[in-house]
Amino acid sequence: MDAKRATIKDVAKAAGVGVATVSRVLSGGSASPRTRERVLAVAAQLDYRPSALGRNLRQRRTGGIGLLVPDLTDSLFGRLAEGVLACARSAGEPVVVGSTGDDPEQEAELIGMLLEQSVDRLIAVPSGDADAWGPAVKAGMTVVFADRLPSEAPGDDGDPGATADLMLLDGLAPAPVTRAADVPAVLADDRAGIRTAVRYLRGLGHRRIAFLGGPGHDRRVAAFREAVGAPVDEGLVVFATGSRDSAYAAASGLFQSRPDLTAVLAAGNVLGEAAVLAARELDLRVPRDVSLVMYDDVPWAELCAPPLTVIAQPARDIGYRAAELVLRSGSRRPRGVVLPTELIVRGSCGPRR
Amino acid sequence: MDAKRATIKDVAKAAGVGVATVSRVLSGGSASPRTRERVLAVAAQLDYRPSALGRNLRQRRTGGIGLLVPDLTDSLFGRLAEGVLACARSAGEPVVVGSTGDDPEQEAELIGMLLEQSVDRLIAVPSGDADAWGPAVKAGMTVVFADRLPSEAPGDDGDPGATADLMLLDGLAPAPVTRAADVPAVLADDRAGIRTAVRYLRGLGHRRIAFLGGPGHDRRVAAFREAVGAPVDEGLVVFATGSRDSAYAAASGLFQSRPDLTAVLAAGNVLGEAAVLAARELDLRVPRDVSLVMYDDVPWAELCAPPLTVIAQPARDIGYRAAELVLRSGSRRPRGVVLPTELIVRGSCGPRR
DNA sequence: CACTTTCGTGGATACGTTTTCAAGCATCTC
DNA sequence: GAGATGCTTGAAAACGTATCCACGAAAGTG
Repeated sequence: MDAKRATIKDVAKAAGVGVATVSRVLSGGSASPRTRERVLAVAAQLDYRPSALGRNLRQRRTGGIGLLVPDLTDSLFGRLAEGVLACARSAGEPVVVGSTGDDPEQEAELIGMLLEQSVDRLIAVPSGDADAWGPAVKAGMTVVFADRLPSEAPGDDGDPGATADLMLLDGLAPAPVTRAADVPAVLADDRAGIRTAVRYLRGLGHRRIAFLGGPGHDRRVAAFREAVGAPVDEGLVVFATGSRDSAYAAASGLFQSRPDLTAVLAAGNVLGEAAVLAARELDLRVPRDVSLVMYDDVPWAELCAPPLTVIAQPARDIGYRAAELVLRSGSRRPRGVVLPTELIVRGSCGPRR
Repeated sequence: MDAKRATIKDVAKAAGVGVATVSRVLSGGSASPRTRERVLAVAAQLDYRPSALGRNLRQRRTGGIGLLVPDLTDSLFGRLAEGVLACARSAGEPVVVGSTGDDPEQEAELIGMLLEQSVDRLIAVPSGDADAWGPAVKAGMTVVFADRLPSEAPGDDGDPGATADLMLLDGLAPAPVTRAADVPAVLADDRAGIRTAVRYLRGLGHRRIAFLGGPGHDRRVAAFREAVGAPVDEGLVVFATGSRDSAYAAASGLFQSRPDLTAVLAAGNVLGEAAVLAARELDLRVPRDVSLVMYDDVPWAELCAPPLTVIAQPARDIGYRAAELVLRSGSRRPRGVVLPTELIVRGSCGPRR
């Protein structure tokens, strides 16, 4: 069998031209119509496909783009990844995907792997500190964060509010990106979403609203604190570590330690799922005993009993836009993009009992 | 800034040895303890990372593994992908992921892209014909199918029952894999799962059981036909095309055209979701008016009203095993692996009304 | 001590491509 | 018609690595 593929040399020889000419023809360079036609014909006949290996080595970079998400099992990241893949496919670029498990250590390991592969474009839902991304940006990678920003590095004491703030479009950044704080990001408008949800619950009469968060929900909890106002009841703010078990434990613990709460804002879909499960287990009725708003709309929210009131975020668009940003990074370098959220009222919220 | 990374030459020069020695030390070849130590020290100090580009070009293959799934938004494929990524990460291998959208054309395009990248190991949930995979196996790729087998090619008229049959472990295959029908696969035991579900519904008194399928559910519908016995009511077997809209339309159409059915077997989680939605829209009560079994267990099945009775399949394990197969493909070449399914009885099935 | 074997080592080559460079040739300008 | 200009073209270099091969030294054997 023809075990090995045809190389550019084979094409050149068969067409009676030099390899340079073949390369030019296939890369859209200039060539006389006559030779161009012949080269194209020979290439088609030999079923020649240029090897990405040779090309990448020559231009010292892998064309592809890297994608690091915490967990593909989470519908949010599945949709985000689908958006990235859609954009990358239309550009013909391969995507190398890694799943970090929300573990900074694994994240660092995967960054190293991508570096080794010379992947020079990276879309990441960060888990680790801001300085975990130092190696990546220092190596010249074009990095775009999606859905989250990395938490402030322990030692790094720059503008403390910078990463918590919403980022706004602005066309021109003066210096090349060298610090993690400078990398562009595509985010949902968490602050507006959370504020809307809190106001909605307030309007229903709720005063003791709990926040159920997970890893990477820093901006959301900050928005929550801002929305509820100055004296935040810290017992109503709990965090899980990312696994479904941990989410369930956190939700269950919250309901048991604070039977006085009347509403819960779950900061992600697995937390919302856990909250429903825990409430059911403790014989709390939704929405009679406790109201529930979930951040992130998922298909099953409508199937749930009762249907869940949610803050929808355009997860797929986030991925798509991030991919666009990372691909057309040559021209301008926008600081970031913020996509709108939407409160979808279903049946999981009621007036304070 | 140090824009470019250190190469093997830099290490060799700094350590006062030849590049061959550095390569050997880092690849685990033989070297004197003295030089080994020095090379290692210098490499660490220079933060040297061997470039996958150079290595891959030299040995004419990309280390990584390719993964082709229809849709990462579908929880099943998200879990499968997570399994693949887990196994690949432990082996230090990058994974290039593509989403085919269940479209043979896009699938072929993505196969071409992987070929161009010289990815020589591929895990695929196939959408297209068996002969769509000819180019891949002919190019020497190690291919493993997961969750499904490709449908029989129109022209290819080999043993017709071969792909529909369950595949059994067998240690040694005589010839190298050259035909798509010969590539190993990791599957759930669809036949047993479907049979169990049908028997369960039969035991509840149901006689008119409908099958709601989607793309790639050939083996499941075959198992369904086998389980219900000879005279299959074809009006009770409907197919959707993969999108959520199409699934909903199929489910709704089924309920409306055949009000006499008493039970539905949905062949995938998005079909199950659509069935619940359509039933609710038509004021059919589950399980009073219609019983429902869904193939594939998902976290929200428990949250649904009523909780869904499902056939669970180990999606994550399927991915993990497939990755194992594709990585340790050097030694034996098993024809395939079949993983068990489990009927989980919740609340969506009742006696025939 | 002469010989063979083993081991550690470094130079050179090849992998497939893109890109630079200079040369060849035809056309245009004065 | 001589020089300048433009276009097309192929040889060669480079990218970073793994591996073949030869060479020298050390160790083992008679």
